This record gives sequence, C-alpha cells and structure tokens, in this order.
Amino acid sequence: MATIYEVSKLAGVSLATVSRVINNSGKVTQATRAKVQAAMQQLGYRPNAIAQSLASARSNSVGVLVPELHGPFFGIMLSSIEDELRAAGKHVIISAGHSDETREKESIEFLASRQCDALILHTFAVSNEYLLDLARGAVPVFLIGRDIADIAQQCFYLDNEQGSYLATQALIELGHRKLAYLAGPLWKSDAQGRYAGFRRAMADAGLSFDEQLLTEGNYQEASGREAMVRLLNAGSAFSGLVCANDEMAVGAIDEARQRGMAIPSDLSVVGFDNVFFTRYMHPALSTVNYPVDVMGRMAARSVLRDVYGQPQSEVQYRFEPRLVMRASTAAFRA
Amino acid sequence: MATIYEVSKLAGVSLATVSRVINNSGKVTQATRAKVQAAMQQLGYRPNAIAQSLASARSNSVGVLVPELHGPFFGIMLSSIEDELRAAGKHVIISAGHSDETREKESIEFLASRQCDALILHTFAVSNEYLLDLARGAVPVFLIGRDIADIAQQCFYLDNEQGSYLATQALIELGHRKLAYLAGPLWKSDAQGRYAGFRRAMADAGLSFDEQLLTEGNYQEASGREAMVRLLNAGSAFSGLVCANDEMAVGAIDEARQRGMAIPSDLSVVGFDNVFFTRYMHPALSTVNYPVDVMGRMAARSVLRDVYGQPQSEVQYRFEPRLVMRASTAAFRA
DNA sequence: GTATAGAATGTAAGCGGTTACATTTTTTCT
DNA sequence: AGAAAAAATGTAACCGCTTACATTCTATAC
Repeated sequence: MATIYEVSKLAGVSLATVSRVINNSGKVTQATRAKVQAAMQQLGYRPNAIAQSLASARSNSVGVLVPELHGPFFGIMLSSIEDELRAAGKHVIISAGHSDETREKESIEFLASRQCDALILHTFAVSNEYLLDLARGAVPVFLIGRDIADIAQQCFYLDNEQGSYLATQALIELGHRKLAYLAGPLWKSDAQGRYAGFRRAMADAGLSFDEQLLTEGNYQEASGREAMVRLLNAGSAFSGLVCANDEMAVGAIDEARQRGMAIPSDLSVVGFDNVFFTRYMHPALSTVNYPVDVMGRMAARSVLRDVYGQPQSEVQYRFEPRLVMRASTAAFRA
Repeated sequence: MATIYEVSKLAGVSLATVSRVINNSGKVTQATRAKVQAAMQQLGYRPNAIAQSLASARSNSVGVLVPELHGPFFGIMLSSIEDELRAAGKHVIISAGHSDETREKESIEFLASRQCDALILHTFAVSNEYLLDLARGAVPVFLIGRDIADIAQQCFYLDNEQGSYLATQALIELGHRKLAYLAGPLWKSDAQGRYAGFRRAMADAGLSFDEQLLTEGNYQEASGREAMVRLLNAGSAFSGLVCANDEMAVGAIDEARQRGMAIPSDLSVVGFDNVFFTRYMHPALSTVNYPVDVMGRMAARSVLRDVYGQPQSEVQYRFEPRLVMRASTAAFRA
C-alpha cells in the first residue's frame, strides 16, 4: 500500500501538504491540491487509519458494549448506532458483556485499550459506582438503559416505572382485579422500576396486591415458564399477568397453554419491550414499546456532538414508554 | 495513560525489555520480568493497541460485514464470531452492507482502510468477481454464504439446494401433490439453489410443477404477503407451500389466514433458515435449519488459524441443512 | 583463569501519519 | 517599488510501540 511519503514525492510537495489535503485542513491552493489528488489517485492511496490514530490521538472508533449480540433486542440498537456513526466516518467496535460483571468489565477494559474515542454501554451487571468511576476517566462514556444522576447528559433511558404503570392500568381498565406480576431480577434497577410501576397502578386503582402473586425470573424465556408454574401452584387465582419483559411472557404463555388455559380468554398477558417477534406470536402480544433504536441513535449523536464536535439536532435523554395493545389481552369475564 | 517509556524507567530496564515482557517474546529472566510487571502494575499501564498495531503491522482486529445488524439472523452469526475472536484477544469491527452493492463495497473499503487483519463477509449484492478480486488483494477474506470454487478454503456455506430438497420431499411424503414455491430474488445464487432443490424433489417424485405456482419475493415478510395474493389469484389449487425463507413464510401465512385459510389443515407451509422466532409462531413453523452460528464460528477459527497462526481444531466449510418439522405442516387430506 | 558460546539486555531505526513552527511565496498597501 | 502582512508550503519532532542488531553478562569448558 502506498504511503503518504510516496504520494508527496510523486506530487512534488511535502508530507505536510499531502496531509493537509487528506484532512482538508489548513490552506492549500487549488493547483497543488489537484496535483496531490492526482498522485493519490494514481497510486491508489488510502490513508492508514492506524497511523492517523497514533499521530492524532483520535482513533475514530467508538466501542459499543451490549449484553448479547444475538436475540431480538440489541441488534436493533447496534444497527442504529452503526448507521449514525458510519455516516460520520466512525468505526464501531463491538463487544458482548454476557450480563456478567467480570465479562462486562473485561470488555470495557478491552475497548478502552483499543483507544476508543468514546464508549456506548448497555451494561447489565456492573454497578453505578463502577460506571461513575469510569465516566470520571479519560474516555467519554455514554450509557443506555441507565439513569445516573451525576452524569445525566450521558444517560439514555426509558421510564420503566411508567411503562409498567401503563400496562397494569390497561389490564385494570379491562376489568381485571386479581393480577399477578412476573418480575425481572429484582437487584436490577430496571426490574425494580418496572415492578414499582405495577404496584403504583394497583394502588392508584385502590386494588390490593396479593404478594403470593409476585414471582421473579431472569428475563429469559425459560424462567417465564418456571414462574408460571409457581404462580399456578400458589393457589391464588388471577385473571391478568403483567410481565417484566416479552421473553418471559412467551414462556409464561406457553406454560399456561400446556396447562390447558386459553390466552386471552382465561388469562390476559402483557409483556414489556415490544420485541419485534411479539407481533408474530399467536395471539400477538400486548406489550410496552421500548424504543431502543431511537435510544441508540441518540447516544450515537451525543458521541458525534460531544466527542467529535459535530453539530447535531436536539438529543433526547429520557424516553416515554408507549402501550401497544394487541390480542393477548381481553376484557375480564368471570 | 502511562507509556512503555515510563514503565521502563520505573523498572530500570530498556524499552525493548518491557516490550518483551508485554508480548511474552524473547528471553527475559524471571527477576527482571517481575520488576517490569511490578512497574506496570504500579503505573496501571495498559499497552496502546494503536501503537502496537502501527509498529507491528498487525491491527488485531477483524472486520465483519453483515447485511443487517437487526433482524433475527445476523446477530447470531456476529455473536459467535465475536465470541471466538474475543477469546483470542482480537477485536471485531462491524459494518452493515444493507444488501446494496454500493454500500457493501463502501463498507469493505472502510474496513480495509482500518487495517483489519482479515475480513469476514456475508455479502448480498456484490459479485463473485468482485470478491475474487478482493481475495487476491493483501487482506485475507473469508466468505459466509458463498461458494466460490477458486477460494474454497475461504468459503463457508450451506447446501441450499439440498435444504429445499428436504423440505419439499417432506411435504410430498405427507401426501401433498400440488405444491407452490415462493422463491427469493432469483438473481441471487442462494435463491437459485433453493429453487433448484424444490424442482429436483418434485422431479424425483415424478410430480409435475405448474409454473403458475412459482412466485418470487425479496426475502422480506411483506413480499411473502404479496406473493400469497398472487398465488391465490393464479387460480391453480395447491395444498403445500415451500418458501425460500422464514420471513416470507410468516407473511404468506398471515395473508392466507386473513383469507380464511387455516394452517396447516388447509395449507401446509415450510420455511427455510430456522430463524429463532419460528418456534414462537402459532403454529410453530416447519423449516430447514441454517446453522449460521456454527458457520460464523468456523469462519472465525479460520481467521485465527490462517491469519494469526493459531492452531485450531478442524474447520468445516460446507454445511448440511437439517429439516425441522413442527406444526405448520400436516398430512394432505382432500 | 581465560576463551567462548549462549543468554539477557540495550540501542536505535522505523511504522505512517499529524502538527507546531519555520520558511518561502504572494498579495496588499503606501 | 519596497515593506509589511497574509497565504502557502516545508521541516522535523513526535505519537507509543516493535524489532533487527549490537552489546554486555553469565555459565561452561579446557
């Protein structure tokens, strides 16, 4: 591969001048610019991004950490991030954290040592304190799905509480009185928020909640199945189930069906996330929309604006959930 | 961030020695190694990957191109590639080609200028000739979902023809005689292969195929819906439908239902790819498994072996499809 | 004890760019 | 026309590391 040196020789100018035309910086007459461009053309020259990074202390790459690369959720986020960043000539380096504290930290270290100009993280297991520490470091950090007050301008998150509130309220409005709640891992703040929204909706409607009908899963399908078994064995009747995410809802529905229940006539179910396959389900799942694509896009724009100094249209930090009613919910009938 | 220079000063050794302990290369006494490690520890030193790359002409990053980052298919591939590569300390740089020739080429250029040590490409629109040209270049290229004879050791692909053959055969064995085929874009070799498998199965069974019942889509759900409309309007009866992928099958099924047909009693449908949500569908879709995760893993291993010289267990290039029969297919009844 | 091979360590030249500063050329103004 | 200011270009140091080669040290053999 040709280097800048060969280009400068062929064009009969100095290294600095070539660099100037490459970066479109400084002053260069039209004539010499043309000479240089011709030389670059002729040699098929492409700047070596690595060398540029080393010299300029800018890698033009941003590291993105997601819990998982497969699955219905994070690909969408990744997609909008890549889209936005790629259009600005920036690279995306990915890493998966696998929802494990050690692996998440490792991945972050990994990305940082790669001299990423910024990090966009959707972490799962790592603590707020760790992230704050990280944010105090040299590399700018942007967080998706977290809300840490001290770094509000770097956090993009959904109002989880409100989302569950809406979902629960919808079930109540359909006439359901005895509701069960299938929570996410309750040590996680989003799972807590979602549960809190459920409780608030119940309270606002003047309904009491039978704690027997609270059960916890790990956001995966299988745990939804197991949760349904526990709920059914608990001995308390319920006509509505609010789930902390769609995957668990799928598992729960499947288990309920196996036990001979019909959805939604015997049981109304709402999910959370509006993962794309919910509309392929039968019945299509009622759920709460989580605009992860927009959130990714906003995070990317923040990077472009705050790190690369590119002007951007307004950036949104806080997102409102939206209820999507489909066929897995129906009016209560005794 | 501390540099190798500061480490060498603190440890009282030369740059070269520090480099040696970092890379575990050359000879270093246990004593000096310990001194250096202590110094690195004390300074919180982390090697600058960019500088390493520039000096060693190894970026330790591999570029991966997928058609789309979202959707049910490529995340899985990406996931296994990242997994494998990450374990070996290599970075994954991603780019989406959006199934458009220009964008695919741009993305490839983009990755190449980043000095990727290797490229793993799942292209859609670019020609075999272009890829061959690319493969002749400096950066090693590995192809997923393509089979180009001249570079067989860099191609990982599924026997599409055989997959369709199996799917079609299954329908025939269930007693169906009048079959429709919903093809992918027929200018693409995989779509051709799948169609060919269908035809071969029909021929082998001594069945004639009514060309009226061939229709083409673009692998997306909406096109499946439209295709079903055309098929139904064609006026030729059929009791089985073989689809070139799952997404189109979803659309087709949905349209058929809207027209009052029941699946599978009125129409048996088989998909292709075994995308993960097919089992959430109702009825769960019968399909052909496409082991894209394993293929990604194999491509990653090839990179590790051929580019980074790491010994690897056997690598597989050609993959056999496997039929997955679920509930969208049933025995024919007149 | 000395010569000598082999092991450990050090020296310094890049890798391919960027950029502060110096120098030369061109333009402007009196 | 000549001086001063502005614009264009060039020079060279530096980014943080690797690595070929040179040098020094250590252990072995006689």
